[in-house]
Amino acid sequence: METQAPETPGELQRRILADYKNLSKRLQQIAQFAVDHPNDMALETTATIAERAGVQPSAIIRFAKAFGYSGFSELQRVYQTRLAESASSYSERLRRLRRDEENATESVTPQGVLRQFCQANRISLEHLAADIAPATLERAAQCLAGAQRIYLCGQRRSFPVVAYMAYALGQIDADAVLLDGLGGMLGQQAVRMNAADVLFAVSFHPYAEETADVIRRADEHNVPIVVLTDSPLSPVAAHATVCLEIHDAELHNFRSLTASMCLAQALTVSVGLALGRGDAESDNG
Amino acid sequence: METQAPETPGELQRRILADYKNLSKRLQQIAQFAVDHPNDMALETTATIAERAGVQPSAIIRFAKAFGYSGFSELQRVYQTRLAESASSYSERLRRLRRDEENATESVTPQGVLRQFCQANRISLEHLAADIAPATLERAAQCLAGAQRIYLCGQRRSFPVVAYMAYALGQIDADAVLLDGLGGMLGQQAVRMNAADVLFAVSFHPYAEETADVIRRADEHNVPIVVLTDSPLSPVAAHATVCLEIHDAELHNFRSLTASMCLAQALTVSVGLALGRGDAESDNG
DNA sequence: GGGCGAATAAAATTTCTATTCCAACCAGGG
DNA sequence: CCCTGGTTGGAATAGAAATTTTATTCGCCC
Repeated sequence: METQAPETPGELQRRILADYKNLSKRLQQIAQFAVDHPNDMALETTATIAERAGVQPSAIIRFAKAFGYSGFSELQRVYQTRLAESASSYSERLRRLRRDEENATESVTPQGVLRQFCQANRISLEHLAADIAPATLERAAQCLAGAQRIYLCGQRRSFPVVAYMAYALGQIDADAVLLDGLGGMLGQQAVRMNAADVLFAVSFHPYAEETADVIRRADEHNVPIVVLTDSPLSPVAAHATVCLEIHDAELHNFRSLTASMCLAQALTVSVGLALGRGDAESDNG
Repeated sequence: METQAPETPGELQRRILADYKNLSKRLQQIAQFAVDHPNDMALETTATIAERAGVQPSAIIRFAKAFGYSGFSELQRVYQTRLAESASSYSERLRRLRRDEENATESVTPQGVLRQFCQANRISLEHLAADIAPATLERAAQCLAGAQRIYLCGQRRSFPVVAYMAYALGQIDADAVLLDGLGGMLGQQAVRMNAADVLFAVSFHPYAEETADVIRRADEHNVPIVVLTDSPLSPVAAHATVCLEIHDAELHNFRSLTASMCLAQALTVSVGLALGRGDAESDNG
C-alpha cells in the first residue's frame, strides 16, 4: 500500500526477501511459496495458488497489496514477464529494445541508428547459436557437401545471402550456380537441376513467387532442397529436405540479414571442412 | 473433436504443422500466430490473442477444438507447460553453450562453426558501434540523402552489401542504381554519374579493379564518393569524400560481412529518416 | 446465377476468478 | 477478564473471461 510496487522480477524478489520478517505469519507462508514456485505464481489462479500454498484466496490478495500492487493480477503480471523473458526471450527482447529506443531522441541520428542495429543484431546472433538444432544444421551441411552441384536461389531481400554464398562456395572450389533470373531466364537456369545436385533456397516473408517456382520444379525432379526461411509454415518450407528456420532482427521496419548471413557463412565453411578444403586459400576479397 | 488432443508442447507443434494445410483460412491464420507467438498463447487471454492475431475470440476457441481440446483453456495449459519447462532449461542451455566452447574438437562440426561465427560476429558488432566516428557517419548519411541518385558499386565479396542496399534503398523510394557490371557494361552504367549524384562504393582487401575504375571515373567527374573499406590506406580510400572504415571478423580464412551489412543497413535507415520516409512501409521481403 | 453448406462474426450466456467485506479470532495491555 | 489492535477465514459480489447460440457471410456446386 504505502510504497511503490516493484515492476521487475528481480526487484520483486529482493523486496520479498527484505520484507519477509515484517510480514504476518500467513503472508510469510505465501512469500515462501512465491519464492519457491514462481511458475505457479505466473500461471495459476488465485484459488489454485491458495490451495497449493495452503491458505485462503483472499490471503493472496492481501499479499499482493502488501507489496503495493492494486491486486493479484498486477503482481502476477510481474511473474509472467519473468517467465516470458527467461524462456525464448528473443522476439520479446527485440520488441522491448525497439520500444525503449525508438522514442529516445538519439535514435534518429545515424550513430543512434547504428548502435540500435548493432545491439539488435548481437541479440539475434546470440539466439541463432542457441536456437538452431545441431542435427538439422549437420544434415544441411552434409546435403550441400554431398551434392554434385549446388544451385542457389533467393530473390529480393534474400538475394544478398545467396550472392554471398555463390562467392564463398566458389572460393572453396565447390560447384555453385547462382540462379539470378537474369534476363528472365530463371526457368532455363533451373531446368538442369537433377537428383545428384542440391538446391539451396532462401526466402523470407512475402515469399517471392520466383523462388517458390524454382523450389516446386526442384521438388518435381527429386532434387534435394535445403531451405533457409523465417517460419516452418512458410510455403517454401513444405518442400524442404532440410529446413533451417531463422529470425533476423527487425528495426525501423527494416528486417536485418545479419543472422542469415552468419548462418550462410557457417554453412559454407562447414561444407568446405567436409570437402577437406575448408581453410584452404590465404585470402578472399 | 475426433482425434486425441496433444498433451505436450512438442506434439502440439508437430500437429499444428502437419494439419496446417487442412485448416480453414482463419484457422491457418491462428496457427501461424500460435507458431510465431507461443508466449502470447501461454499468457494472454482469448480476447487479447484474438486482437493480436486479427481474428475473433470465438475463432480461437474453434482453433482449440479443431485440435481436440475441450476449449481454449486446455490448449493454453499446453503452451504454459512449454513456457514453464523452457524457463528451467534456459540456464541449462547457456551452460551447455559455454561448456562446449572450451571443447576444441567441436570446432569442426557445423554447430561448432556456427557458434564460433556467431561469437566472432557479435564481437565485431560490438566494436563497430564504438569505432565508427559519429561525425563521419553523419556526413555519409547526409551525402547519400542529399544526392539526386545513388550509384552503388561493389564486386566479389562486397557485392552482397551493395545488393542489399540497392534493395533497401528501393524500399524507401530512393533513386538507387546498382552498378553490377552486367555484360561487361559497367563503364556504360557508370558514365552517367554527375556531381548531383553520389557514388557509394564498397571494396575490401584485394580491391577489385572494376571498383577502382568506377571510383576513378567518379572522381574525375566530381561525383561525391562514400567509401566503405577496410583500411584508410586502401587505394579506394584516396578518392573518398567520406571514408568509412570497417573491420569484419575473420575465421577459417573467411572474412565475414556481418559488420558491413549492419553498417549498410544503419546507413540506409538513416537516409530514410533524413528523407522523411524512414519507417514508411509495413513490410519488406 | 441461385441455393446449399460450411465458415465466420457478433451477441448472449454461462462459468469462473479476483476482490471485497465482515464476523470471528488471536495476542497483549489495562 | 475484557478491551483493542491487527490478522484471518469464508461467504458475497462484481467483473471478466470462456464458451454457446444465433445471424450472417462466403464459397462452391448445380
